[in-house]
Amino acid sequence: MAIALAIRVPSEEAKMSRAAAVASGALGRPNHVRALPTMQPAERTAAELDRAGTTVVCRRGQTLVEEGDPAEYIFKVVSGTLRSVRLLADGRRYVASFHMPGDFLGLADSENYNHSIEALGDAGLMRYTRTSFEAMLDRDPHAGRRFFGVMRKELSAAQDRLLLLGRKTAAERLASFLLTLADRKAGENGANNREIELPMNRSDMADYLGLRIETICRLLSDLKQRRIIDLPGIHSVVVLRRDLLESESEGDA
Amino acid sequence: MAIALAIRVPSEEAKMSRAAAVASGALGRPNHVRALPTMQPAERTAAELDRAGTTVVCRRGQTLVEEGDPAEYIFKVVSGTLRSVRLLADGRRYVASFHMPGDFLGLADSENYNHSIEALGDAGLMRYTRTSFEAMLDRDPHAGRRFFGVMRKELSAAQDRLLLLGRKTAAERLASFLLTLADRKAGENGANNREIELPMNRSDMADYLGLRIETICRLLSDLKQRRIIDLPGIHSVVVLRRDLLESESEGDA
DNA sequence: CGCGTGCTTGAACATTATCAAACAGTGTGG
DNA sequence: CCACACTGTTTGATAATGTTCAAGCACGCG
Repeated sequence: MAIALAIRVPSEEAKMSRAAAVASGALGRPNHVRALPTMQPAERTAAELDRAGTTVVCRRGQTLVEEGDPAEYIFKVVSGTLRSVRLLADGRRYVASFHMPGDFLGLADSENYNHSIEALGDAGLMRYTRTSFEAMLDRDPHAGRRFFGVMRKELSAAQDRLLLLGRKTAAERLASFLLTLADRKAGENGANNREIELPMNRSDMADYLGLRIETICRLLSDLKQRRIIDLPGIHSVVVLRRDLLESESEGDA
Repeated sequence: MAIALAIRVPSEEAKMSRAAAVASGALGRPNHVRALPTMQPAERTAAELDRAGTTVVCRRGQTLVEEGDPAEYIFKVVSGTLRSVRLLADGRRYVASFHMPGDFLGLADSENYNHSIEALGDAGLMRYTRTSFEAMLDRDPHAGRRFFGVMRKELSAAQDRLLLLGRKTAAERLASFLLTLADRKAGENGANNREIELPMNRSDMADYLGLRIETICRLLSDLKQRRIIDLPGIHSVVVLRRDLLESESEGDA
């Protein structure tokens, strides 16, 4: 049984953060809401959401919501990357997920937030009250379908990760992680998915993959030495041999 | 890197199963559909589902759906327990979840099923085509809300399990598992949550908790020796000291 | 320049897996 | 009814993966 040696406490920076984020809440309405009639259903849903929400900024290291707080808001990431974290009583930390632009936050929470959400770098978000969000869900029949699909994807991703954490080795976990990041990037901008930006630090990666920092470092060094990846900088990975990385990741049956 | 020594192949029994399950599909409509007007929304949703579905039986060891098959149906467990499993290429197995009466199966799948679903003991289910299910979702505004809630709970449970697999020790995993089973049982029948029935075998527990069979056995023996639980039979656990089991499980922060 | 934080590498250690063997319960056939 | 085989469980001995502890490195910043 592991003994607690170091209970992680939020840094001063992080403590200031929530108040600041809330204070910066009503920066003004987005200015790209156009007339509705010509829009597709999905666009209309998006536009309606925009009108119902306010923009918030969450700066690097700040905490957007705290685990256990009443789940009053639902957020959508506009820019930047955030992480959802949860702590065990003795300080062990676990990173549930990294959130990138387009992701919704808080959909899975009912009464209270299950995770703290913190910004890796400065992040911009849209914020909706749960009530207005649910009102929109009731009003717009397409919205229900859409968010049902969003939940489905999240659930599916969670299941992939359960398999990863439950049955994959450290090397397989890291390889899967790098490939997922590469693919996400490829989805965004055309073809160039060889160079991956890592917005998180080694500690976040470790807590996301259920490993220790040192293991992450060793595995990265090992992949580099075997010329499967290159590490031009601390927050950057270049995939040199995707085929080898894939065989390293030991995919599904 | 683990080397594949034994690729699990479906037993003959399991192979026969799917055809049998499908064949037993249209056993007839349920006979408890009553008049709609006096019902509450939730009841109406349930009644509408009943009319839209057929009953299926899945016998012990049989496979209800196979990973990769087109996700044509959504099921609801009426009786019995089933397991969702996924395999890695080299035969490592991972049990995603145990499904008990009231649970919905296939909600998270879009094109194809992500898991095989197998019956632990004889199971009865309701089966709905995805199209009729989605039609109902569109027709009934309450249904959307309801299944949104179902998905939310599933996602929340998956996240709890990610924490368990990512950051908990073997002993903590088993303790959490036993407590969850005890609580589920307590929810069903009043107060008696001391005696837990284990519908699954040791291998299922191991693959569910990301451990090996031998580890499960050792931990159970250890808990028994420390008088925290008793093991009256192979599929039965009696919780003698819930308090100690809880401290063993190392809850959330 | 020196300090601090986060990263990297090394060595010893611990937990859990693997290999192996014995055991228990159940069903089958003699 | 008992012997036997079969499957699933339990326990033991050994090994390996990943952790822990420890020290050095590198980059950024005052």
